[in-house]
Amino acid sequence: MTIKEVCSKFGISPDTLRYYERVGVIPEVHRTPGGIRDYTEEDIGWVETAACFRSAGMPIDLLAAYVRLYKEGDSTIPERCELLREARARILAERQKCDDALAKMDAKIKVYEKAVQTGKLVWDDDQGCCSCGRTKKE
Amino acid sequence: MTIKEVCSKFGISPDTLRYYERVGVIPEVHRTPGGIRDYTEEDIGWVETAACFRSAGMPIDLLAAYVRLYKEGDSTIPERCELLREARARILAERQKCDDALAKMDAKIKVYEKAVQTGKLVWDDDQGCCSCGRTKKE
DNA sequence: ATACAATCTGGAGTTAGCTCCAAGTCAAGA
DNA sequence: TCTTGACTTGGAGCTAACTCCAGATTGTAT
Repeated sequence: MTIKEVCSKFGISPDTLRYYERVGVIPEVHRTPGGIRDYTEEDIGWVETAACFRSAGMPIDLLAAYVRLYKEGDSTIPERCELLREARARILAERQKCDDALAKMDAKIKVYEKAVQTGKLVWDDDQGCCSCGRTKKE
Repeated sequence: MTIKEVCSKFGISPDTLRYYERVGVIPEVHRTPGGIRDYTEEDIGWVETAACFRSAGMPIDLLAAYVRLYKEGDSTIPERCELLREARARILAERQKCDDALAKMDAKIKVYEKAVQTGKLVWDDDQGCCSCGRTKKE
């Protein structure tokens, strides 16, 4: 598979894909005799994983660390397992932040939806006041 | 409340707080006669909201746009409402990416936990192969 | 064989979001 | 009053993650 095809498959630019390879977020990609990248199923698997984790906010160097360990062989399995667990905790924390923001957002939107009708914002005691997020109770 | 107190309350650096004010992520903060920032309850509410949304990945300029509209008064309520809805969609998408990554991650960790026992990675057909994320079925 | 598009490399440039710094001002304790 | 430490500003510097570019090479259609 050409770089262009992989790009459109995952919505990544060619430059980004080459960058990922250069910094070790994915291992070296298979090449044609002429030196053009020709992604195998396995290469694509790495790209898919990298794209998925990156879009969840996993930093480049963490992904690269995993690939480095992978290349060292089976002796690094426990280390990789630990790394994955840490990565999981990170993403879980990310999601929690999203949930917190969504809760705040939903409360705000509720008030705004009423305000769009009346022309004036009315914050009840539980939700906060003004356009800021302050809760009156604290 | 001094800038230091606000910082420790939200785990933000003073530089970041001043930066937020400068770029309009929060409105101008109340000052002492000497010119020192003295955060009111309302200022703190803005900081809280900004911190919450920022940590969920909301870009600076979107938050600043909201504050700009807020300062223009009640006539911008519908616009602000729309902006909030877009912001909500963004964060929802963020969370979806986290969920996708978590699913992939959990599958990987499962395989690795077995591997830590046996010393060898064994990927079953449903999960993918190697250390990449490729699913054998596609 | 030739044109033309796609890809290659190494390196420079860009963007967002802070983070640091110097030089000056303000405020509380001895 | 003096010292010490927190706070101020404007502006420069930094990091992560791309993104762009020039000039060379490869692959493909006529």
